[in-house]
Amino acid sequence: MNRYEPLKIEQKWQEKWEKESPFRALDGAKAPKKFLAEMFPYPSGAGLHVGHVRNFTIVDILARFYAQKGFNVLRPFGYDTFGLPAENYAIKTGVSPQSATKINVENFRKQLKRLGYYIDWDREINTSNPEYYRWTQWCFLQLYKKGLAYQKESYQWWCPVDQTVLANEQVENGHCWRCGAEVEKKKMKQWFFKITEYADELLEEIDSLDWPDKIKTMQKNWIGKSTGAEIEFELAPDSQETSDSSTKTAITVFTTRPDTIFGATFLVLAPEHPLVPLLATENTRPAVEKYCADSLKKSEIERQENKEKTGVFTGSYAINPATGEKIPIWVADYILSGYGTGAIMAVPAGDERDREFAEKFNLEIREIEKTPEKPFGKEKTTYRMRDWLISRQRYWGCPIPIAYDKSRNPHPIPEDQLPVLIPEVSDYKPDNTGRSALAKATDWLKVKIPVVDEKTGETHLEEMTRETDTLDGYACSSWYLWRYASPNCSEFAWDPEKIAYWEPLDIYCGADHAVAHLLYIRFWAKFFADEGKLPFREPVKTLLYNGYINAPDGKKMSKSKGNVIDPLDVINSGYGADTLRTYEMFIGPYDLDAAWNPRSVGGVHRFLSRVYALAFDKQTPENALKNSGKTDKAPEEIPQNAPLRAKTIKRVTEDIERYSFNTAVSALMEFVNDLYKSGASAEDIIILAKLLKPFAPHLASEILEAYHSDDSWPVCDESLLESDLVQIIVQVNGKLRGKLSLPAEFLENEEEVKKLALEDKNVQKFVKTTPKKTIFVKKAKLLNFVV
RNA sequence: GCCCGAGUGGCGGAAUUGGUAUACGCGUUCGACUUAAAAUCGAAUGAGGAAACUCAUAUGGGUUCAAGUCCCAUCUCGGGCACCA
Repeated sequence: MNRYEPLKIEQKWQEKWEKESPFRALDGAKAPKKFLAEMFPYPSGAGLHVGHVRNFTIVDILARFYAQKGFNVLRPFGYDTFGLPAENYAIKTGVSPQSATKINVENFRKQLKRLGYYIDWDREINTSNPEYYRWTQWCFLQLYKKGLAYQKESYQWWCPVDQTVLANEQVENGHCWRCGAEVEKKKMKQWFFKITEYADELLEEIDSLDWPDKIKTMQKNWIGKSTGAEIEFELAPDSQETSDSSTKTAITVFTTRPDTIFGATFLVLAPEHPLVPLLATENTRPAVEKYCADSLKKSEIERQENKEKTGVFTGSYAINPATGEKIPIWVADYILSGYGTGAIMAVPAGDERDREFAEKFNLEIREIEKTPEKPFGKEKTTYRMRDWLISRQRYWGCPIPIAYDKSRNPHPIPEDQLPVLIPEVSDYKPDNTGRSALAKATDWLKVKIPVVDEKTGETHLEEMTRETDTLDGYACSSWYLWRYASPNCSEFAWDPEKIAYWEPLDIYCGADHAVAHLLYIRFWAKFFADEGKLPFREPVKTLLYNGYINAPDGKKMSKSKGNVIDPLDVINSGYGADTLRTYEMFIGPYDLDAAWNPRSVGGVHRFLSRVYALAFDKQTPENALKNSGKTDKAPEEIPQNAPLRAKTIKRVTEDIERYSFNTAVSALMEFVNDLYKSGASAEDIIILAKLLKPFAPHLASEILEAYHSDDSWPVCDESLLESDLVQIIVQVNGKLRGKLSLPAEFLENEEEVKKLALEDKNVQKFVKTTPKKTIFVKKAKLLNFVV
């Protein structure tokens, strides 16, 4: 008895692939190219999880499929290594992020190899490698040169105890998630990328993308374009008790319905609006100031959770330009400072929120009786999308290549001084001024930057202080797909010739980052296309967004619940990588979430064991080859299998092409079941192994080697699909009443089929009189009598 | 609240263009092999019915010779957005 021993087979092939590197992509080869990638992972200390395996296996199947079809395939791999977990680990243990990352990457690589992935290991990318982040810094400088990287004061969450900035999600009920201290909002100068510059193009090109509708809709909502008008409301002359002539005398509001202006009975400003302090009068000032201070303290989440309207009257009035009437100006936190102008004209008769506010505070609600013939104000388009805040007060990130002179003016680090290396420190905690641990590297902070003297035109070196913020990790991942084309290029971020050959990416697969990452790479592609550095404006042709794998009970897997399934455990338990890969494809449609089912894993393993038995146990490869005429001229002994093979080739090929991996596996299972009944020739086994190879590459390689076959993707002989006999379905009133097995030429002869159908005894039971109507569908091989 | 997506056996799911509903797998049952068990192999498996047949794709209508598929309404679940003026 010759049993399937996956671990043995897999070790053999993995060693061979390690030695021979057969998955290298050939730059500029003549064969048509396919460039495929998954969203590169953050290599956590926990190693691969089954969700990674699903994602990577989808890409692997496509890579192998296209390689077997003769394409020049590029399937690289990379690691998104900057990030908080490594930094927090360093703060806790003192182990540097550099060395923790190195260990984690090595572990990931080892695990990936245990899965037998088709990866061009010469193109491995690591974002925390200075040779990589050098070019991330270069990208920043290109954006900076064009004014698309800029500094702006903005409010940030600040924990006074931990002395650090917090993200919105790290603030719980107004308290720091770590120490519980009440957080403050602190105005800080931060770096931004001006993604809003491309808002229109990012929106318009969404429709042309071969991406899931879900993602396209999310991006559209995120960009949130709306068109309307900005209208100026003059302040009523006597409205300000603090009469200051230099004060601005108009408030600009944004509205999508300028036609409703006759119903505007008051104005509302966001608490952060700069005019609020000026509008407050002697009497109202204490209340206004308290309201604004309270609002600032509330988190965005709290402000949105509490839908009960709150607000306060400023004491000032404005003039409605349509009616000439004096209307009161209020402050309320249901107006968002970051959207539009941070001020609205309230039309309680037309807007639900304004009505609610007016009812609560007893303000006038006036029906919109007429609409102005000429629209007020000037046309204006606004977006929900804000500029991308990229400053992070973190150690473990790509340093922003900027230095400040004595007056705190920013200067770019000259490109020939890149990379700005991350300095080594011994303590990774942020310092007490809200700066990252980079600030502790006192020697590193000082840098001499060439400055051109405006008067003399001469260049001199000026001592400056480096920026201590690092870049958002999303910046590092915004261009890595282009680095894959020339991962070791030392002259450019990417080699233009190689970019022209490989890019854009044909298929990108992932399960996350619907708006952030997938919007940022589009933004950078457009920017660098404008710079003449990329020959395309959309970086990803087809996007596959795969579902999650949940625990057997349907809940999310998590360490704390203790329900995590470790893919290496599945492999090592004896199932092997081929079973794991094939199971995760068989689990269901790739784009839906699925629950892990241990019994089903066993079912897939049984299937692969049957494949193995077919090739090695029921007969030896030598005998099979002899019998099917591979080694002598004897005719193939199982003629009915030729159409079966053709059918299977067609199904598996088409299923992979439409990403229906679960049904492709089903088709292979059916083929194997049929071969168990009919017996299998060498030809049958070779075709089976070729079709199986993308899913179970080790086992398939083992079979193909023993059967002296290459792995070229088989072509379906369509003529074999047309059998001599066809089955014709006979319905009466749409219900199945009989089946006729007839020579194929009968499909051309409707009358004859009708005659034969009416001779069927069962059909006769339901057709007592002459049918009113007869419908014959040749394509469906179906006859329907209407009685 | 708004916008998407989905609802098919005991379970995961299939049905690609309106044309044989329930492929494939799991589970269950029976049989073979075995002293026995496991493994393996074979058979059965939507419900009702002895059968003929009838009824079944969330619910109720509709269009059609024919509907899981198209249309209308309702319910349930999942996802996204959520005071965006």
